[in-house]
Amino acid sequence: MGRPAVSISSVDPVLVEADEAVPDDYHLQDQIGFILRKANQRHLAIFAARISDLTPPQFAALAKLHEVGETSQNQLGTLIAMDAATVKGVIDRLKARGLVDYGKHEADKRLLMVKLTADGFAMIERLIPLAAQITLETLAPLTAREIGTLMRLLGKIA
Amino acid sequence: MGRPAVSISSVDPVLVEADEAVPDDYHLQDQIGFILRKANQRHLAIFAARISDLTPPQFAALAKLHEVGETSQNQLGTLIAMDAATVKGVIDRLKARGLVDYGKHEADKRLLMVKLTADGFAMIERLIPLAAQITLETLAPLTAREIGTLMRLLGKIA
DNA sequence: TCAAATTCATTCGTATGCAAATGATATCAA
DNA sequence: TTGATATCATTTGCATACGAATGAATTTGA
Repeated sequence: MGRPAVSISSVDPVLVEADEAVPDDYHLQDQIGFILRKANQRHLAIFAARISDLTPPQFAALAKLHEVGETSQNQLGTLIAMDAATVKGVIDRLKARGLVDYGKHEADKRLLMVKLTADGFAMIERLIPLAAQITLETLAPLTAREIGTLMRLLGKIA
Repeated sequence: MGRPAVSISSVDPVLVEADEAVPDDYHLQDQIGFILRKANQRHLAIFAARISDLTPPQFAALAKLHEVGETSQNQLGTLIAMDAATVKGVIDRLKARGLVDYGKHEADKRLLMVKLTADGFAMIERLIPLAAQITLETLAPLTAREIGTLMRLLGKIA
């Protein structure tokens, strides 16, 4: 809609100049934000197909607790890039399912210390191999060399 | 937690072997899903800093309507990679703000045809240059060559 | 032609995701 | 020591996201 589909060469250069505020070359499909969102969507679909037990954020929380042991809810949020309000919801749902447990820190009563339960530990140990497969499947369209490149470049803008 | 932080060389090889179900080398930070999520987070933060008027999904809807003109709500969802339930919410909020308008298709009464209002048209024409800047800022850590590579590889897994 | 299958939109329920405000606790600094 | 500042967790409000179920309208195929 924005404008008729004409080639630059067929248009008066002065008019092209005057219209530059809305470039012809802005297409949603070519924007990094849109492509990131689509790549993420595909990854989430692969995740859901292989792990129906947990959502990706829930998996991330359990995996990180498995990695670092008991931590404060806030610190956990920092480690998995989740803000305080979001991590609270995730942890509460995991607690409701008996996968994590938490309690106040004795010395610093501001801290809510979170840890895996035995069930949570068993669950994450079972799921980590599946998660590794999810990573592989997500990257399956790429060669080993391309995977390295993509991870390196994505890391730069993350 | 999962296991003590010891170097492989200090561990009985047989024990290492027996423990392979939960590889030492699974780290959330290195998974494509986690990196994609973080890259997306950074992009969204840049977007919010430059465009406070609209959310990214709202912008996407207006930008696509600007590109293709009047379309059905469902078709719009396909074009911007949004499912029917989600796009409905986005369009309803845009309609409430007078940026889009919609009505039943005369021939095919299943279709809800959506289009920009004059206000919506003016708004998106004003914002598209800002969106182009957002794209640039998101990609600022990369060279021109790296940008091309990243877009190509991301496109493969999107 | 007409019953079955499809398509489109809507609604419901659940789960992020984040800004902003609030209260409790801890730390810092004069 | 104590008032200002900072940190942590919680709550609220709004906006995606998406699976699943539902109803209306259209298309298809025997």
